[in-house]
Amino acid sequence: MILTHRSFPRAILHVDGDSFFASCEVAKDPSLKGKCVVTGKERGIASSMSYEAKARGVTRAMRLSEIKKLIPDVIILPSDYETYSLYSQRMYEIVRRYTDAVEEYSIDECFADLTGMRRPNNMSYEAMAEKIKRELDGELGMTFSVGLALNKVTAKVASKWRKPSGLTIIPGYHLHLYLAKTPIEKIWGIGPQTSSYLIKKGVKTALDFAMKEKEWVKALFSKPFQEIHSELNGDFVYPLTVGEKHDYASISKTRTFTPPSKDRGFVYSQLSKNIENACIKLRRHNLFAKAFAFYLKTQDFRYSGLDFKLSQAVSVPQEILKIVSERFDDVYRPGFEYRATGVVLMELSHSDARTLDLFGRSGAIDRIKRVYEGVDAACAKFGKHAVFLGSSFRAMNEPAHRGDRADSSERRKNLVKGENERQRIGLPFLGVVK
DNA sequence: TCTGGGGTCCTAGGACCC
DNA sequence: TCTGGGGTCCTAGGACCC
Repeated sequence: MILTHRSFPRAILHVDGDSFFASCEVAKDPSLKGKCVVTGKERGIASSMSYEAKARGVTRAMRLSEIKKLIPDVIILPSDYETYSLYSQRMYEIVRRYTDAVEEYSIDECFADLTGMRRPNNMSYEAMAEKIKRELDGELGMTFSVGLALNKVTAKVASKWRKPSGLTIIPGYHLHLYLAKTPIEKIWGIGPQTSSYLIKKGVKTALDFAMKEKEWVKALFSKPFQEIHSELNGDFVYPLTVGEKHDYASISKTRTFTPPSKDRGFVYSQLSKNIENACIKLRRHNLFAKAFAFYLKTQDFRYSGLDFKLSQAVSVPQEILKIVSERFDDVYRPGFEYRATGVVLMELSHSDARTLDLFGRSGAIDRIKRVYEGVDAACAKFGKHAVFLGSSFRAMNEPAHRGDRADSSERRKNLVKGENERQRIGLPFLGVVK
């Protein structure tokens, strides 16, 4: 049943940057305005594209080689997360002028709870939404799509309603009109599995779903879908996660290599590199992992892997690599073609607290930790991965995965610099390539 | 959807305990 | 050794998101 009472018992705003990465590139370099801009050069596939590029048929994850055929004068840029993240911060700040209750949902999206802010801001919810959009567009030099509705799920419906640069306000008494025109698979949280099941049950639009009785939903679906059902009926179910970006529950690194490989040594070094990279990220966030999993992905997209608990929380790869080296062959099958490896670090904590054991191992761990402070400093200076483990050598030296020549030669230069730095800080066990 | 990378949350079912 | 009932914790895997 659709509620049709007061228009905004709760006023939830959703802000979505249009083609965010590509738009940041254009904002950074206005000469790109009006051109076909695509980001994702380092991955070989499109991660974001300007509306001009979209109009000419570029879609997400499309191969760059294909895009070049389609649009010879396309501008392809590597992702620059530092810049995107600065724009992202500015987006949050602008929204925060109107309320402290801002959820930094992702790099290009946020939610804000405007409820109760009409008096302090001396304007209606509609006026706030308009003003926020105007300030975002004007101050950041790109467009945003903004939605205002009763809760997160319907605010998402609103911001998606018109893109790019839309501003859509859905008061409670009009909600059913919007839901009637929204296919069920477009609803946030309803993925391909659930939507095809729903369609089989005769539920084609968001309104069809909203109109179903609670009991019907409860009998057929798990909690998340019952919650979506409530939100589509106008209830406020999903609270905003306000403030500090939540800590990670896990950190993972995976890399696909083309062509796939049967070479044990190569596959192992790919995994080693992923483990190193995951640990770099771990340290960047001052985190420690107490468990991890590693896996290999075969050419036919099957996964096999193992997971482990560590006796101590770690932030450096040694302990993990020791276990992986001992157990790698329990997973690796000779003759199989592998296309990717991956690692997931779990049970993360900030606590550096470690129990000193009786065998003085903590001393060794502290030494490794100090060495890595030097490694991280060197990498900050000379570029990511300037210094890396010997076991990752082949992954660094045989970049079988996509990546153009310029990147590799740049990396080589860094390696030489890294070598000098290594000698200066005296790293005992790291393999560094010249 | 001919498949890149990084995340989160939920559930069912087994293990184990009283 | 069997039966019954109930609770908790953990894990694997599914589904979804950007």
